[in-house]
Amino acid sequence: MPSAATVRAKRRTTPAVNPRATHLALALRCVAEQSGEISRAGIAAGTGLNRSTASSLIDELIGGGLVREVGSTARTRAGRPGTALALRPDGPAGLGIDVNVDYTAVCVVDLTGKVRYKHVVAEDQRGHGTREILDRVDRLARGARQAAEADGLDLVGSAVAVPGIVDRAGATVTLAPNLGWRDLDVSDLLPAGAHGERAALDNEANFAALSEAGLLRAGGSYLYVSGQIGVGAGIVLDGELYRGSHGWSGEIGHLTVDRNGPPCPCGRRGCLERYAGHEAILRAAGITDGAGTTFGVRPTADLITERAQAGDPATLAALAEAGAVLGGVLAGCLNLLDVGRLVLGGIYRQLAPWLAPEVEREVAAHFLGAGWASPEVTVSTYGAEAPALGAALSVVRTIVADPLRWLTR
Amino acid sequence: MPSAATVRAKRRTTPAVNPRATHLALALRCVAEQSGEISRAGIAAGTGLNRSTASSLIDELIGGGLVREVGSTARTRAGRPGTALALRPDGPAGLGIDVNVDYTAVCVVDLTGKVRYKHVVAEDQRGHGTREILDRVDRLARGARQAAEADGLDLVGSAVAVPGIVDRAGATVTLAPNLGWRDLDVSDLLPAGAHGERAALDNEANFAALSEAGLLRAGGSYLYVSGQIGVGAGIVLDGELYRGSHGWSGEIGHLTVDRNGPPCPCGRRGCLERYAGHEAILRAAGITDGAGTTFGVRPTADLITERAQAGDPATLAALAEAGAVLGGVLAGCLNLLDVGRLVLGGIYRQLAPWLAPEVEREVAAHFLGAGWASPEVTVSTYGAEAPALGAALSVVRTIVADPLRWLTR
DNA sequence: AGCGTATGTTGTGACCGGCAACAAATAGAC
DNA sequence: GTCTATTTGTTGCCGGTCACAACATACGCT
Repeated sequence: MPSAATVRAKRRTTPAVNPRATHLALALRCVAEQSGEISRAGIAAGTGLNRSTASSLIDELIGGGLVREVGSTARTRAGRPGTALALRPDGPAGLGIDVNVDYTAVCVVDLTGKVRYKHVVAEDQRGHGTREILDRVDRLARGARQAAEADGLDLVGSAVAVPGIVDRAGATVTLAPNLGWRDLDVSDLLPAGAHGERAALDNEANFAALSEAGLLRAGGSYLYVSGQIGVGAGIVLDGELYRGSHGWSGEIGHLTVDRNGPPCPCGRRGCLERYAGHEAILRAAGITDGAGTTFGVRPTADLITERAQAGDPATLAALAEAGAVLGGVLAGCLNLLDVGRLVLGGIYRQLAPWLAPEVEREVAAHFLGAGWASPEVTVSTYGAEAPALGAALSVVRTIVADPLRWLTR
Repeated sequence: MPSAATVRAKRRTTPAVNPRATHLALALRCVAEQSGEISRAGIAAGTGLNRSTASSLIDELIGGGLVREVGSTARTRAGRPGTALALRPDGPAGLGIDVNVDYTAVCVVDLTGKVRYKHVVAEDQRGHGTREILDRVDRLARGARQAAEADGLDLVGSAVAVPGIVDRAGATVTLAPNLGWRDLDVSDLLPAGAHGERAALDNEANFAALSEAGLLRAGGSYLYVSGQIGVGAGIVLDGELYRGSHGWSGEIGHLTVDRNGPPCPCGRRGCLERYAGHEAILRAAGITDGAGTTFGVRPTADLITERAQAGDPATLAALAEAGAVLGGVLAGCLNLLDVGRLVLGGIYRQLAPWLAPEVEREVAAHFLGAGWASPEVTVSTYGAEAPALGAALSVVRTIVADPLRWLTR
């Protein structure tokens, strides 16, 4: 029997809907869900396809280097034991890069969704030119690529997270105030994949949200709130990122909390950022850096944490107030979207011990479905590396979502 | 060649992914988009399928009674003119029912998306028992069914809109305060389709939103705000209704406008309904019904309109304030969802001359993408019949979305 | 050892879509 | 009026994909 690839090459054009592609994705997804514990027969049962079909699909996935056989399945009942299937930890991997305001992070994730390499460098990007920033990115990316290759991985694509608004196509940065970028077409400037694939581009909060979804679309629906200099959110619906009409969904930093509130640089008044943003918390807690102007994110976030741990009343009050306001706004978001889970990320992650109870209380108080369902407030599993991790994951997810495109180069 | 139906009967089981089903839907969608002006060759061009395949698909759709040939296409260039294809105006149709607080509406929509019958009865349901309300519904549904049958239509399904929260499965009404319904399983109580199909169930605002989307998913993304006794919204993303995790997405009536605002029956303070709801507008305009308690919707909405037309200052001020608050909240919703269009429905439709400018101003002022994109504020094309129409449309849309399920009974 | 059971493979038939060839129907050129 | 170019719709053929059944394989249990 000729290899599947050879056979397909003969096909003149692919039909508008290719069932094989869908079935391959279905089978691969099944393998990913129970990696190492599922057999060909299990795939057949899980997908509803015939055993012979499942077998053929798996053979193709194995031939393409995405799946491998690992021993045999646990034999519980009588009958021939199946050969266990698992995602290949070598093979294609994704590179994620996070160009944040005061640090840059890179991350490599393999096909199984595991982090294989990560590197975070604290560098304040403010005041530096685009060329300089991109050079740093390139340096970090090269380091990651070398490490990945030494580890036997094939980096097949990269994705970049930026603290700003990105157009839906993922080609240009519409606005990243803290990097000084505006309508910048970065599709040619960013490091490409090993085979020349262009880097994907998205907002930091979006990729961070994806880090929580993991490899599969099993994470359900949730709202990921990322506290940074601003306040951003990523919306994940049924494990899939919702990006909106223009790609800037989840921009909640400038939702109005109080029409008569303090003025915001955006030109309006009483924006959420003025209550729950990083600088707002610092100001409310009475923490200044002397000059009283701009702050870096990590050091001062640590400072807040320290003071809170020490029991400083002003800091505790500031966190409580920020949590309450944040919770009130987020409750509205959860109601509108009808999403039952909230994940606190960014600086909110380390501030969660003081922030989360307030958020939880407000959310519960304003949640519509109170009585039938209760919203769940959790803390991000990853820290500063979340955006880079999510970016790297997004690369691998595209392979798992459509393996045929990968198999046919 | 044997008929397609006969051939398919021989097939033992359908594969997990049936390309035929997708292609039939694709072809039918193409017909729907350019009903009466497209030929088989046009379908092929529009879908990317081969002419022979398109022909076979169309033959099956014609055999199934969904499509018919109508004359020939306009002959512009050289070549044989094509036979024009159109959706059948007879054939399957949908029944939509709206059990509103103070009126009941039924509506029949044929396969082309055209309204073939509608009937609105003003009846206040408050204080009436479930049995009584359902009897009314049944009576109206019977009338619609008779009219539809006399018109040569085949009512293949029905959908019911209720002013309240419905579970995601569409089987039970979780809460409809103004009907006095709570956790009511209505799936057996509502009129079924001609072939025993159970009625679909959804929130009034959701179905009203669908009325704006039309038969096809071509309406893009928008937020439909329905002003009733409460304030509800339907979220339509890429022409498809977004229902949320539990089915109660779009419940914006109790979003907090002001944490220190007036108390709301829901137990919280400063909810949107207290500013932009029907009764709030009446109160702010100084319109009372003597007893000062409950109002009906239509008559008092007309009253507001009359006073506004007469230039009553209190009414104009009330509408301006309601519009401003509504616009502020909706701007936040549009930002979160990244949706660029807003449709005003319910009582907001007739109040739009005074409300819309304020809404538009606030939305524009708070819209994030100001500068790159501007939000569009429009008025619902349908009035009180919008929910019933949307409900009926939802039935027909399921056929257009998956014709194979219809063809195989 | 034999039986029942589950797994993986192979061969067959059916369905589906692309392709090419052909008849049909028209516009335009001469 | 006739011929040509062009477009449409149909038909036969072939390749790809999948369901199904039959079979070899490998295990537990008796």
